[in-house]
Amino acid sequence: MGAAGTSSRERYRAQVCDEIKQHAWAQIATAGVSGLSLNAIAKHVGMSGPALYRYFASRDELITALIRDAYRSLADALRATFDSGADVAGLACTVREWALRDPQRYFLIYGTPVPGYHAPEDTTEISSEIMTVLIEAFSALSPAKQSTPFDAHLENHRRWADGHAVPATTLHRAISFWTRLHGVLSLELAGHFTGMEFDPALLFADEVNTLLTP
Amino acid sequence: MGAAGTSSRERYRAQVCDEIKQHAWAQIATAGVSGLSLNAIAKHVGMSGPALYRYFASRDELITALIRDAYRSLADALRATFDSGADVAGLACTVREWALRDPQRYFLIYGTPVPGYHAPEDTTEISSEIMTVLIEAFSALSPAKQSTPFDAHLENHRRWADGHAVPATTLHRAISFWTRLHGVLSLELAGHFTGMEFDPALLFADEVNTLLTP
DNA sequence: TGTACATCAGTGAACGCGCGTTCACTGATGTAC
DNA sequence: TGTACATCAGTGAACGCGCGTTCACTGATGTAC
Repeated sequence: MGAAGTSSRERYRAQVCDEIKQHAWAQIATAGVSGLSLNAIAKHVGMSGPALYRYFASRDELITALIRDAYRSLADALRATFDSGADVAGLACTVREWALRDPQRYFLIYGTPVPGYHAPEDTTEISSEIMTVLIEAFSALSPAKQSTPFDAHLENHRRWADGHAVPATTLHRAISFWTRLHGVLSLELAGHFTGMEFDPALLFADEVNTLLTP
Repeated sequence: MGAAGTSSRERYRAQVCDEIKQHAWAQIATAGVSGLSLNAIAKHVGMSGPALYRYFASRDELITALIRDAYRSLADALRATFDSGADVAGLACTVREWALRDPQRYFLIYGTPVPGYHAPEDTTEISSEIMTVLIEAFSALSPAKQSTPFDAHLENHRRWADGHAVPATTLHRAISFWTRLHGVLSLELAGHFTGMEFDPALLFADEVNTLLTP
């Protein structure tokens, strides 16, 4: 069989791998990360528990793969939205839709950190990909009128954004974009607005607007 | 012994109860909620596993008590700060210090929700106590200059704030105060700013400032 | 003050459970000549 | 095309573990007369 390219064994392997992940997500959506059980997944996939070890060396490695996939998914969604000509508001919309589609996936990345667990390096790389899209989107806007103390501070601590030839105020807006959207989304998804009968989507939209015209 | 007032048995009971909770918090700080084990706590407290059932009917009831205590602690801290004459910025400072003192306690309340678990009613009451302090603090400020679409929407959906004779813009600011602080704090505590070398405290302060002079 | 009784904190053994993971093994699929 | 061998997916039994929770019981503490 063809030495170069994907052999049928490789294709099969990738397919089963995906199937495992898919059921893992379903389980996370039902019971959270702590309720994720390899044996239970195996049963749903239709094979015995130990068989999973052909695909993931351990439970932790499965979770790591899920985290990586989640980051990848969000980064790709944002990049695609931006490349199709959307502005900052469009990106915000994408983030919101992505989060609402699968809240537990959102929380797996941005929710409570598991003490002791450290994400692998490549996830921080994907994370900075996300930041890059935001910075590019904000650099298309007219620059902020006035500077804040944090802008001044950021001017001296922007090595992490060396690749971006933008003013500190732009970095600031990208960061605030991120923290504010996260603030509304995570409280909404966690149900902290229940009892207040306003529409979280409108609050979200309003937060985005304040970032567009500061 | 004195029929009215706390008997020595009651005092002892309350003391052991506190000791259990204290070790529970230590365990949560180390391994998160999912790592909380009744047997392990019992061992640390110095008694056998089943003895805990004299104090908490189940693991879930222990966690519920911890959640309630956490809410209570934050609400009391905010109330005390406000009553001692502090303004909105002072309240923000209190929130930040409270969160940094024990990140896992913060996340127990505002972090990833456990699917299926529903907090008891009294925690939502305490939650609205917190909201009340924020609304009172913002009502002391000069009213916002311009109104947003969300303000208009809030005007028609403010039954939850019926007890407060304040304009919708004030409610809006209290809500935004909450979501923005949470956005910065939770991302900071979860370590999502590692790699960017800026000081999260300054970003936090800046977010607070934008709320004071909109 | 002393005795009889009720209350209740804590123990130790035991329950069933599901977990992650290992191991030796079977059987099918692909590879090399 | 056919045969011999290597690769690898998946099985079933077994491991030790710690979990939450129950139960019958002991012994100390408080209460009532």
